[in-house]
Order: sequence, then C-alpha cells, then structure tokens
Amino acid sequence: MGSQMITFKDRLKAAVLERLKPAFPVALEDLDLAPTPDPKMGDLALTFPFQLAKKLKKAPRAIAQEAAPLLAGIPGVAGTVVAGAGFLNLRLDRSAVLAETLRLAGRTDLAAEEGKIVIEHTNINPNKAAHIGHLRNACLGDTLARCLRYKGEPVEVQNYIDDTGVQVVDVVFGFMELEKRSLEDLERLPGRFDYYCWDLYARVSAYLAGHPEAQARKSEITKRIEHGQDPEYGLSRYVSRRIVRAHLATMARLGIGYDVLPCESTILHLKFWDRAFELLKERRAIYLAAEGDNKGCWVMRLEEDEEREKVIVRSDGTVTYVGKDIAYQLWKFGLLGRDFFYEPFSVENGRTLWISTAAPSNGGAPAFGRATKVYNVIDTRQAYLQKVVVQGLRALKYEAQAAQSVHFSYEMVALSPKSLDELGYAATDEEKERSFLEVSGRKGLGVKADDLLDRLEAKALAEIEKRDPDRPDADRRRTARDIATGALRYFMLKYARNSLIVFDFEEALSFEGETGPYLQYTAVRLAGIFRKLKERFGLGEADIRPPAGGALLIPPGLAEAEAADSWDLILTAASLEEEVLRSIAALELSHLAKFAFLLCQKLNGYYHKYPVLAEQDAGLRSFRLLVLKTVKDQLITALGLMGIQPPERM
RNA sequence: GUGCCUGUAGCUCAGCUGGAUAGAGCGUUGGACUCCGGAUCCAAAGGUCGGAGGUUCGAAUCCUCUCAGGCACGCCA
Repeated sequence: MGSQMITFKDRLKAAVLERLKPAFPVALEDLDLAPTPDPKMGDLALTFPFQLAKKLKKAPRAIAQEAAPLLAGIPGVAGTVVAGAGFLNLRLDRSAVLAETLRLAGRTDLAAEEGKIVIEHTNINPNKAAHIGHLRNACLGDTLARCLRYKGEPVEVQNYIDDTGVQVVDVVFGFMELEKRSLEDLERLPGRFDYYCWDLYARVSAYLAGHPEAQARKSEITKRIEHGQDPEYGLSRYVSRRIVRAHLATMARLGIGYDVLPCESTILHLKFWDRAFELLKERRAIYLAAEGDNKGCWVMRLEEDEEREKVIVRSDGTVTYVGKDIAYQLWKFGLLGRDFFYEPFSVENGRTLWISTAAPSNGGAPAFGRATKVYNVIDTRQAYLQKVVVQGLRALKYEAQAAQSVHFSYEMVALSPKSLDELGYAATDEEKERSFLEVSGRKGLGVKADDLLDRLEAKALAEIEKRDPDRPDADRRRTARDIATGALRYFMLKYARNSLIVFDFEEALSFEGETGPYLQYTAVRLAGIFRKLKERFGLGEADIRPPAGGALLIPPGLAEAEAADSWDLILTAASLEEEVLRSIAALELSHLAKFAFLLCQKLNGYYHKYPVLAEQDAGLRSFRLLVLKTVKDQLITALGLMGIQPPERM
C-alpha cells in the first residue's frame, strides 16, 4: 500500500463538513482528525464540540451527542463514539478502508511543489579527516535529499569545497615549513592522507599559537595560493583534492553522494564576488562607511538592529566570508548572471559527480544551480551569518528567493568526558569541569568518522561470527558494513535537530533497543518469512494480494484482539507519507526515524503473537501475510529514506 | 550586555499546528512459545514536565516573569 491516508482523511473531512454544516457553524479548519489515545475509543477524533461550546452556549458533550447521528452513513465510517468531555470519535469501517487503501497500492499522495531544490551539505574543510560532527551534517542533508526526492521534487545536492581557505593554508604551511616536504614527497606519502593531515593541522595550530612571527609566512602562502603561484598553489591543490577524495570515500561508506562540488577557488577565479559586489552597490544594499570603527569598509545594515552593521568588504578591499556566501547564494538561485564550468570528478554507481572549474572543459554537465528553493545544512552556530546572507538577498530586492532560502540548522555533536578518556585526550583542569567538550580540529580533538565506522563494523562482524560462524567471509563483511551504516545513520537521525548530541561510544555502538540494527533486524525477519513462504508454499511476494473483486479482507470470526492489532499495525504503516511530509515541513527528520522505530516495535509485537507460516487456517494465513507484506513495503521505503539498507541475513 | 536554543523517569531522549491516563530506549528486577531468527517479546518499579503567575473547556506544549545550562554576536572562515 502506498499510503493514501492523506487523501482518505481529506475526503473524510470534507464529508464530515458537509453533514455538519447545516446544523453547526463549523469550518474545514476546525476539523482535525487526530488519533485517539486508545483504539477502543474509536480511530479518529474530532474536537470541534469544544470549539463550539462557547459560541453555542452548550456543553461540548451535548454538542457531540447532537452531531453524532449526522455522521451516520459516511463511506468508510462504521460508527461514532462520544467520549470524554466532548470528543466525537469516528470508528472506521476497517474492511472498507483496508480494501480501498490496498486497491490504491502503489499510488501516492505526494507531489512536487518546487521547480528545483538545491541542498548544500557536508562542506568539510579539505584539510583533515571528517569527524562525527560532519557525519551528523551529511546524514541530515542526505536524508533530507532522499525525502524530498521521494516526495517527487527535483533535488540537486551540492557539497561546497573551501579549497583556498585558511585551514588548507595551515596544512600547506605545515608541509612546507614544519616538514620541508615537496609536492613529490606528498605524492609518495602512503596511507590515510586525511589522518596524516589531521595530526599535522593540530601541530600547525599549536606552532602558530607559539610563534606569532610565522604569521608573515602564512600570509605569503595565502597570497601565492590566490595568485596561482607554485609551489604553494600546487600543494594547496594537491592537499585539497586528495582530502576531498578521502571525504567522498568516507561518505560513500554511508551511501551518501553528491551531484556537484562547487569550489571556492573557482568562485575566486571567475570573479563571482566582483559581480555580486556590483549588484550590491547598484541596489544600495551596502554602503561605504565614512566613519567609526568600520571606516573604509563596505558594510550592510542589520535589520534587527539598526545600530549595527556587518562588514562585507574590508578596508583593504578583500571580501569577507559573508560576502562570498552572498555571491554563492545568488548563484544557487541563478541570480548572479555568471556560471561555473565543470568537469567530471568521479563516477559512483553510474552517477557522475562534477566539480567546478574556472576554464571551459569538455562540457556535458547538467545545468547546476537555478534553484527555486535552497536548503543550507549548517550547524546552529552559524545562524547569525545565515541570517545576514538571507538579508543580503532581501536587500537586493530578491524577496521571493530570500523567503525560499532555508537554513537547516542543527546542534553540534560534542564529546562526553568519558569519550575523552577513550580518545586518550589529556584534558586541562578547566576542560575536566565541563559536562561536554566541543570537537576541535585545531586541538586535534574529535572522533574521526572512519574510526567510528571501523569500530562499528568490527563489532558487527563479531556479532555475526557469534551467531553464524559458517557464513562466507565476503558475505559477513558486507553485512557488517550494512549494520555499521544502519547503526550510525539511525544514531544521527534519532535526535531532534536542536538536541545537542554528547557523543558516547557505548551509546553509538549499541545494536539493541532504539537503534538502526533493531530496525534492520525487523526487516530481516520479515524477509525471512517471505523467503520461507517461497520455500514451503511456492508463493512469491507478488502473490500476496488482496482478494479480487473487493471481497471481504478481514476473515470472518477473526478474534477481536487480533483484528485490533492488525488494524493498528496497518494504520501505522499507512501513515508513512504523512510522516515524511511532516518531517520535511518541520525539518525534523527524527520524526521519520521515530516512525520507523514505532512501526518496528508494533511489528515485532505482532510477529510474536501471531504465527503466519505455521497457521493452519488458510484464510487467516493469507490475511496475516497481507498485513506483513503491507508493513514490509512501508518499512523498506522508510529505511531507504534514511539510507539504511537491510541485509539479507544478520 | 543583546539575540537564539535547551531544561520531561536513575541515564539518554520522544511528545505532531494545545486535546483524553505524559511515552520510548538504556539501566534495574522478574518472566517468555520443541517458535516464521532471543540483535526479539512480555511485565514490574521509576515523573512536583526547572520554578512562579497567566490565557483556555483543556497547557509539557501558548504568554509574562524567574532560575540554571549551552551557543552566537570579528575588517576569522
């Protein structure tokens, strides 16, 4: 069953309104169909009697009682229940609703609303290995992309590469000044290059803090990189490209991919900023400060605080981060009047990943950018800057695009004191006082993404070997990888985005309870039933269909307890599309995660109570199979949206 | 100082645009079918929803105040 619950509810609402209208002053928006706390009280609750009580000067319960008979005979409604202080609950006609939803199986209530959506996520500085904070960003961004695509939206995923930023400069400084290495040395450097740079970057940060005189050399490196002068330029390019490949490999382990990599170096070469600067000046979005602290700078007034201004161009003529970001945001909407060139960077599963270039190349790249809506997945600490960027659009009179610029903000991942010990980090006394510690690339403090994935895989492998020692090696490893991915992706999605995750190894490495592997295990058991169905009865999943001709679905004489359990399970499964829409609307992907978990909990309970293959009554057996098939399809879809792959066995 | 976020069971967190008896996982205690996989299921114990006012038929949810914690506010990115 696709979930036509949305259409069903809308139709139901309209029918209810039609019946009530002659007798009560109700509008469509007064009619919300909420779930009841207990199926015994009916399936869907109406609360309008409470709203009308004052207007009609009547008790809500009396209104509900008066209204109840009016709803008799609505298609799909089997009866009404007046409950509590004035709830009017609808009891649905289970067979009819089941038949209808199954009849429409495969159809969807979802429809695209945007011309094109650009999602920017991951955006890791290409100077060190990815860590758990980056994983949260990428998991959120990728899941959002999957949800929007499922809804039918055209989605383009961009991963911005800041390949000329200070962080890359620091690592180039380290290679040149601290290690005296040439480009050829780097090319021969074996092993995990991103890990090597992780340590080097921390060393450079410490060195620069202790050697202020080294700043001059650092500035020189920055300038030479900007002007394309070797060896600095070549080194920066080598470092950033090799590390981007490492990041892509890390994300590929999680099934996360991208469409295009816009690079800051290209933005500089193609003078995106110059064009944005012209626009900002033309439309008087910024002005040259004549006095005060910002004298000589081009600044923008802040909307919420007239007194304050944000520097966009420094007094030395260089542009700030926010300025560059405004140019990039304009480009995403196709408003800049300039464009990148592209060349293929890699091919993964037949999907080409493009990278921006300053010079025309072979072509063949799709038309990137030109979005009607943009999501920037960036942690909450950048909320202020994101606001300034949007304000920049508004100042340019791009009101519509400003309104369609969404900052998908989320809290950071921090480290628990316990995890600090495990990392062997020597915390200062001040740091020990804190309940958590921020991940810090400068200090070299953090849990590397690949290390975490390695540990998850090792643990999963150990579990598999314990349970099923005879499996072929390749099979075991593939399964361990799926489990590791499932565990990590669910972990990153289960928390609300405003919730600070204080990372703890024990929690992250758990495979029991509310975890990815629990969901995968549920799916695997379901698959097991259908595998055995084939073996024992010769029936494939495609053979599990509702009886033809709208015949009665629910076997006569089905025990009330089982009828209620089946109904509850089906109704839950059918709400997938609603949950996806709700997740997108609230930018709260934990809704989707919790939904999948709830569905699994209900399914596991059902699984325990009602045998399927062992059931002797053929009618009952096929009814249960139909229930399980329905749930299985929805569950697989939900897992897919979270990037979680259920293994064949586990 | 200003702005944003958070405070719910021993711990980690849910709680949809205010709706009925505040839920889950972990942990603790006690259980489970010669069963379709025990990475599962069932049960018990565990809560002044930080505090005080207010709005409402109804508040964990909205408003005000207050306490506690976090983050942001740069001619860094």
